[in-house]
Amino acid sequence: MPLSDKQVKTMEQKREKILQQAIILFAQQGYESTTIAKVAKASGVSFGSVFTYFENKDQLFYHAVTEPLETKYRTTLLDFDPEAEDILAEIKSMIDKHIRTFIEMHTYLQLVVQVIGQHTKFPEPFKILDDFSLEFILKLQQIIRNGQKSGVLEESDEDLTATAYMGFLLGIRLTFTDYAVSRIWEQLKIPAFQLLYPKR
Amino acid sequence: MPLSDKQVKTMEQKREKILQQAIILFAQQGYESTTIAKVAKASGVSFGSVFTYFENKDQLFYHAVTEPLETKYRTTLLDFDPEAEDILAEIKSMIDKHIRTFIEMHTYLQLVVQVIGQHTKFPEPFKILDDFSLEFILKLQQIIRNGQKSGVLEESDEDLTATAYMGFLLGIRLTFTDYAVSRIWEQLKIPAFQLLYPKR
Amino acid sequence: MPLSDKQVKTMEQKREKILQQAIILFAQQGYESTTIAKVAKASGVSFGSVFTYFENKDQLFYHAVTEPLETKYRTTLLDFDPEAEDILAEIKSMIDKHIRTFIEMHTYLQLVVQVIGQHTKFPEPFKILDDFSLEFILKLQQIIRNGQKSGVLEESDEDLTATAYMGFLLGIRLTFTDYAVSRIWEQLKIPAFQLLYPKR
Amino acid sequence: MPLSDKQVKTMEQKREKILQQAIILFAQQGYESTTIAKVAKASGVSFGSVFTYFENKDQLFYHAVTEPLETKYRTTLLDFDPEAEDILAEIKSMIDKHIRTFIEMHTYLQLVVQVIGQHTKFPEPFKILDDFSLEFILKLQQIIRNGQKSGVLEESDEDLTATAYMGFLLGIRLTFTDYAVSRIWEQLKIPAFQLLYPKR
DNA sequence: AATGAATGAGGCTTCATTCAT
DNA sequence: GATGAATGAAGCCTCATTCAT
Repeated sequence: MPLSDKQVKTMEQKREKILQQAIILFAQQGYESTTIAKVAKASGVSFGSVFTYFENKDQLFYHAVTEPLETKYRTTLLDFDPEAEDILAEIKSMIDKHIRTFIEMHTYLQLVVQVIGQHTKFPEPFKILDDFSLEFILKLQQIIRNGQKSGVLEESDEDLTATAYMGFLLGIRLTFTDYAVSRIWEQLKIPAFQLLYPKR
Repeated sequence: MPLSDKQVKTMEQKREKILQQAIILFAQQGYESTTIAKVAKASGVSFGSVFTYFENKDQLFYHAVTEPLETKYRTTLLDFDPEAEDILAEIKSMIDKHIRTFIEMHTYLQLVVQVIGQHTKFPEPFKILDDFSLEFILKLQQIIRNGQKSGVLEESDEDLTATAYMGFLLGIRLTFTDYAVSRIWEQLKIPAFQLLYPKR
Repeated sequence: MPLSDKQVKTMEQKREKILQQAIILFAQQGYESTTIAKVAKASGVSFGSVFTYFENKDQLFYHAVTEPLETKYRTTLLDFDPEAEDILAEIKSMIDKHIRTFIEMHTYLQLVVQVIGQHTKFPEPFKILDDFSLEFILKLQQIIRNGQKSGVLEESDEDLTATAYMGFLLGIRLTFTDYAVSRIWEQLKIPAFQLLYPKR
Repeated sequence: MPLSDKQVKTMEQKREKILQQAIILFAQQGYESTTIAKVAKASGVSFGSVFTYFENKDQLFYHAVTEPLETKYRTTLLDFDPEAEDILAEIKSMIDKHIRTFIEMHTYLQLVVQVIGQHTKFPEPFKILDDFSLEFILKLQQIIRNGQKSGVLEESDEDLTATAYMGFLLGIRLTFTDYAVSRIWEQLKIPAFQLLYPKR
């Protein structure tokens, strides 16, 4: 007797709730300090139920790191067209989206930074992040190259520039507090654009 | 019976060795995964000796975070003169020093990022870092302002620019691998300079 | 609504399947290492179904230990006639049957040995086994006594001899591997017979 | 500063105490039902101390199975000389020793039987036992062969006879209770001897 | 000061049992 | 009757800290 649709839905919601709380806790308290008991309490499920949805703590962490990227951020961050007609408008729209997204990603980025910083401890999730960053940089290089070709951007080493741009996004989000960033996020577009060497 | 000079020196070296290894381990494996036993083994001292030199694990972490800043990085990072005669040369020299230092700080920065990301878990060391970053930014703002006054830099919000510059330094070091960075660090001066809006 | 014959039969088969797999798992992995989930999987029934047929794990174990004895081995092992006319032929036939049965009982005997060895942990199944062994020994004593009376066996303490014989059957099955035993089981009749002090 | 002799001695005694209690508990309650907490309590040490002396539960079990064999039983059980002058006396003395030892081994044998019965669960300790049993049987074969040569024993397949003899020792100890065995152990020499086909 | 054994609290994980569907 | 999600008790193990030597 298979589970009813209603049951399946409830379970999906439960899994989602657990994952959301796990992301927050892992981000704020780190891998070890986040106990399964805390996750269970925060999600309003019993201790044992966490293991119904995730094989073990390692897997929970893995999904906490990879699922937001796959289901949300990957699409948004790669949502720009290096071949756009109006390349300047595309670049500005891209920057706007990137800044906005990185600001929204705050909690998630703390997770990302842990994985990157201690990548020997977290090889599997690190691989996912590393692969994505490569993909991201490659697409950035394309739009930069096209910006240069069409005379919108000055000449520069596109690899260096793309990496600098990505580093800036990451660094800025780690430097600013939530409060500070909310006041000035609109302005952050300016140095981000500047990093791409806009023609004047 | 007072300790002889030789004894004092040996003890100081022992303490230093423990601290060095603790920094590496805390940076690479995180606070919880770094056990006292691991630190002792890596430093070549006995388990109990760690407690002779550091009250407890918390204190060891605190010193691992604060001492390198106080004894090494603070001086180097603040070693520029906003009132220099040749302000352009001073800025370029500053950037050179900053890039070089941030690259060397790799391991230490992983520690810093942990503290910042999980600052509720580490309030005391966080305060030290936070205070320094404020001081750093304020001094950056001064040199930027003077650069603008003397016509070397274009006009920009100096608070925003200083923070962007610092975020860039941090982000770049988290983005690049050791290998990648060693090949191109010279070039990183270019986008760093660009972030300050140099006049052309 | 009473169950149809077909339904009853299906259920009986299901119960039997569960019990068979439980016997194997309990025998090979022990009581604690045998989980209900493993039994369910091995029997091809759902997890919950195990509890439909057996009240709890304890009961499942109890039935795994007692049912094979009651339904199979008791009859076979006691199937000899101390009052037989040709007592020598009866003894030889008995030994043949015993050896053959003990060899076939391999898996089940591992269960038996667990219960005997840890009888404080398993008092109820132990009682069943203990009662049977008493009954077995008593009947062995009878045939031994009659063998002695009719001059087929030499004089010996029949209690001691019966117990030695039973111990031999058990010990031999624990000592030999399946492979070894299959090659030589025919020969095992010789020392078994010897233990009864045959007249030459 | 190394540990003093006194400390070392205390530690050795502690280890021994833990091992003794572990043997008893493993034998009577089985591997899984024997918890580290029970062992600690029975040995009068703290929970954590068990791990000071044994890496983990598996290792504790391994040593519980192998050490008594190596330090006590191996020597005693192999202490007979197949080349003895008076081979009959040697055989009788051997049987006496074996019966006596197997009776004393009661608790330990329950451990042995667990390992043999569930050898897939305990491959390492099983190997040790298996190797010993091979060695034991080989030496038994020698003395049997010499007994036959010198006309003390009737002809028989020495491999079969040796194995039957060993199986008997094991089985008898599993069949009899402590009480029963204490009353009759002297008599058990008789069927054991009989198993070797003594000449009359 | 140096050493490392002793302690037990706390975390992950397993699993029998319950129960809603 | 059949199914499998939910629950939490219990076990193994780690590790910071203490303390005797």
